Amino acid sequence: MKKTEKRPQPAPLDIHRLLSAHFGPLHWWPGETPFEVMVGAILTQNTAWTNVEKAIAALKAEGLLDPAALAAADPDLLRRLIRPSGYYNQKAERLLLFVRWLLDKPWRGSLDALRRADTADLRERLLALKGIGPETADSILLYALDHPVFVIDAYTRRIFSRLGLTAPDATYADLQEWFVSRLPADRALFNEFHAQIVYLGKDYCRKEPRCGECPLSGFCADGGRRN
DNA sequence: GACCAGGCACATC
DNA sequence: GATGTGCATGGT
Repeated sequence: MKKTEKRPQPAPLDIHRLLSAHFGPLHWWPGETPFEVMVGAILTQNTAWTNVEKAIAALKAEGLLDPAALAAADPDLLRRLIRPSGYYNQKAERLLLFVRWLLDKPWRGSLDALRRADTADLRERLLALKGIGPETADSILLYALDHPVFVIDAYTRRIFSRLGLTAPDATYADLQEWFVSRLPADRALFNEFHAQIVYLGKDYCRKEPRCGECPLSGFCADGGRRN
């Protein structure tokens, strides 16, 4: 398609509404407890969720989906249990560092304290942990602790870049600012919108996309060209 | 067998 | 600040 040709430029909120109509309520993230969500956020780094599920199930079977139990776990056992999620040496270390931080001052494992904490301050503290980058920190903040942050991931980058709305090489902070400045600061909206982006990414907008059935194909620079 | 998947840390320029 | 590389499994 030629660059001079005009295409509708939807606002993020329009896209969110369109995806709401397409997917209905999603009730994300897949995890039974906030702690399971946090563990999943670390294990899913650059890894297919199906592999993470195997690791989570193994941890659950050993009774390790609990902060104190995980902190006390034998690192070798931990590495074995999370092996299916890949990068298991790194991720075992990251989980242990994270859970020690969780149990240490000032939270002492209290989810209430973490929920009440100042969002920006808590985010900084998470980012200071080895193995917790911006996406993992924001996923924990939003999906485990109900803080109003907008999560950016590979799907977000790919989808909005293909739509022609953001630059393919935009930084995490650039993309987050792009969304936050165009949306009301609503925790439930951020939660649902990111969930929709992941569903859209999984169903239609992988590296080899299936644009034909994508609900956004009408807006997309790549729309209808691939199947 | 190659490519891909809901990152991150670290080295180097 | 940008760019390149290692980390590892399981599905397609």
